[in-house]
Amino acid sequence: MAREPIGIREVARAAGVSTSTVSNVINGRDDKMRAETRSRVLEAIQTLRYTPNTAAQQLKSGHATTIGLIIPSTANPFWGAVAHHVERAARQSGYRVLICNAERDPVEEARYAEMLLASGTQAIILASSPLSFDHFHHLMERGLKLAAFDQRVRDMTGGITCSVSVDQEMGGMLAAQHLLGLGHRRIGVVTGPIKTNSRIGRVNGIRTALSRAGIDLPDSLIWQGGGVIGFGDMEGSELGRVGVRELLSRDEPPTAILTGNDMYALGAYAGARDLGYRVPDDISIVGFDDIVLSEIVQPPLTTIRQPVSAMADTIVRLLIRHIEQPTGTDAESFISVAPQLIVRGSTASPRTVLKSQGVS
Amino acid sequence: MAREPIGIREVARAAGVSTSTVSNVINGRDDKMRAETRSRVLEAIQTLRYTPNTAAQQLKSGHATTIGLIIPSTANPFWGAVAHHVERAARQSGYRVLICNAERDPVEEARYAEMLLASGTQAIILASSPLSFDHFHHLMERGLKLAAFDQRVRDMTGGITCSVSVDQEMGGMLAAQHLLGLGHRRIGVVTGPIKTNSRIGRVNGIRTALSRAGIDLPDSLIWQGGGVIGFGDMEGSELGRVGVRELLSRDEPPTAILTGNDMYALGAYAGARDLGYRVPDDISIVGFDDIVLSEIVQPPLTTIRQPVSAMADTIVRLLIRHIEQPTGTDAESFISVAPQLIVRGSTASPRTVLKSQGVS
DNA sequence: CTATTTTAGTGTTTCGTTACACCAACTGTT
DNA sequence: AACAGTTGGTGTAACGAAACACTAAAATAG
Repeated sequence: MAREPIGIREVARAAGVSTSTVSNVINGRDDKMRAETRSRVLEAIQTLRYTPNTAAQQLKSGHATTIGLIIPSTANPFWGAVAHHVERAARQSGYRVLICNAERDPVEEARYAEMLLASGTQAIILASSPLSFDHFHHLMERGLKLAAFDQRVRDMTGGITCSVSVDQEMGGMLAAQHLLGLGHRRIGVVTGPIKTNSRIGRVNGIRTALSRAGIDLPDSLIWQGGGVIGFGDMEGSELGRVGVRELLSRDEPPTAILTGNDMYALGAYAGARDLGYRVPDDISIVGFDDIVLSEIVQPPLTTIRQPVSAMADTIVRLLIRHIEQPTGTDAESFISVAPQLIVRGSTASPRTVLKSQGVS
Repeated sequence: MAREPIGIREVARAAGVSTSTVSNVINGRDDKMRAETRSRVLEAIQTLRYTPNTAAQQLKSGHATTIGLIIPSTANPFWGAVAHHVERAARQSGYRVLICNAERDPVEEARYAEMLLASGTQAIILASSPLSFDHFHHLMERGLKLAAFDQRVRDMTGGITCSVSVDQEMGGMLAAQHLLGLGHRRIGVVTGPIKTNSRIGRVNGIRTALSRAGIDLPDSLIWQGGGVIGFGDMEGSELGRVGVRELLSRDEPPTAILTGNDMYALGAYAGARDLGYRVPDDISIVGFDDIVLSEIVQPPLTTIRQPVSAMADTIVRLLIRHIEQPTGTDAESFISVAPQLIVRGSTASPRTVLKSQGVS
């Protein structure tokens, strides 16, 4: 093993310049030296395989070129896709991404954020869309920038610097309208606890669409799985399964079910099958997210697509702008993009016969 | 925003001691001070909400308490689960985990590793099980420790410090034997490129089991999807779909298919359906990994379970031991655990009728 | 031909923490 | 009372990179 570590000093010696010049080369202050000097330094860097010590850079500058990303789950490929795209976008701007999986637990989230701040991260993208950012307040006071993914923030009063989200209400409306158009009148909802802004938005959208059609959404048709706190999507598919079984066992079961995300929807398939219902003949199911699996399963899932790649690009761009020039901050920092209804095979018109008795 | 950053000095002043003492408190050298002094310092830390600056710690000590984890994909929930468990295990020992998604591209892997090393990481867990570690050699020479997940390494000659893996051959054998036991004689394989040790091991196991039963595994029944390089599991399910369609279109199609992982298997379901085959009536399908979805889909997937949680615990434990006391290193650092056959509904005895013509 | 500006660098201090050498005040021993 | 040993600390010099204040030499102006 090569023992003596290569630092800026070794490079300087090899190139016959001072460490300051090497530093200038690294940081692109090309106007401070001749091209010949610069290339000599570059060559030394190359041959010595020098990489700047980020700890030292960070200690000097006071911050790291790092963005934290706190996601609610690693079991749902949707968040895997989000992480992947955020990471790609950030890297193009020279930033690294630290991915943390907090299972939507505020305590975990705060612990991660604390850790990230201590390691020099200036900004965090939070994807859990909690009702309150209280657990981040004292961190924001210490200068941490917070971006909200998956929920719309209205303005900076809460301390959030920017947000990018699909229009959750619109997503809920698209899904509900699709079912209404097919003739469904009794529609159930299977989701995790409606205690995050994203879920509240979606359910509001559903409710709006239904009420416009003169239909009520009784609480008895909304099934919320998972504990009050500390739940993830880890068992999203399991929850979907249980939820659908419960809804379909009601006195007057729904003819269609809107789920909180595609993993719930896949679980919903299983729950429906458990009771002998066929999708979409006996029950229609709509997902949310449009993960890759959605077009693979049988029947292919009708769902609401989130343009993940574009959303990731946008939030990274906004956040980096805020980091690098914390000037103007208002409008255009709180973005809401349109979701898209993807109609596949899991929805159909309701069967009017056999309305209130299981097929099983 | 509170402006003056709280450092060890502020804590020292508040507690009326020197910075050295605060440092001793932080690092648990309790024998260097009275209990009373210690609690005074602790109190100051609490009230000031002090967190040590990791960059400075790292600069001083020369390394970070951080482990890198390079996974092949974020689209396959299996790797999400691995990341989650590795992260949990590492945190219990006071380490952080940096998750990198390199899509099995050696160039990406090397870039990530370089970055990790520059940021002070001493050790990396590599989960892509490549044939060669050449692209890590110069990094290992610089002191980077490398642990292999998902492939068995025989000894330290390659520079790998430890490895934990399911016994891939045994996994392949279990899967093949299960199919043989059901009466299958013409068995196909759908997998990504067999250019990683894990895949080679699995296919070898399959081949061994078949040849013991006097059955040959012709190349024509092995479908390898994805490009030669730079492929991930991102489209694993898509690849599975295409692969099965191709195998089932052969002159003498297989009656059962072994897939590279559960995502391929889910894609295989779709591919079989595309041609009008029913699973398991017309074609049996076996997965690998046992992700949560496997028992949700219809039919529930017969697969080979990897004990992810235990494997993650083990590799983290081994690796941290190597980091903290780089003494003895041999045996017991290269661990292979037994996979488990989980029989569900995607496998059945072959139909002897209609052998070589599609049902569609 | 001198005065001024520009170019192309250099030397030193600093970031926050920790290791290490040091030391003052006690305790116990003879 | 003198001495050694222990306890409970303190002061300071690093770690590697970068900002800042410099300056020697060259270019340009008058």
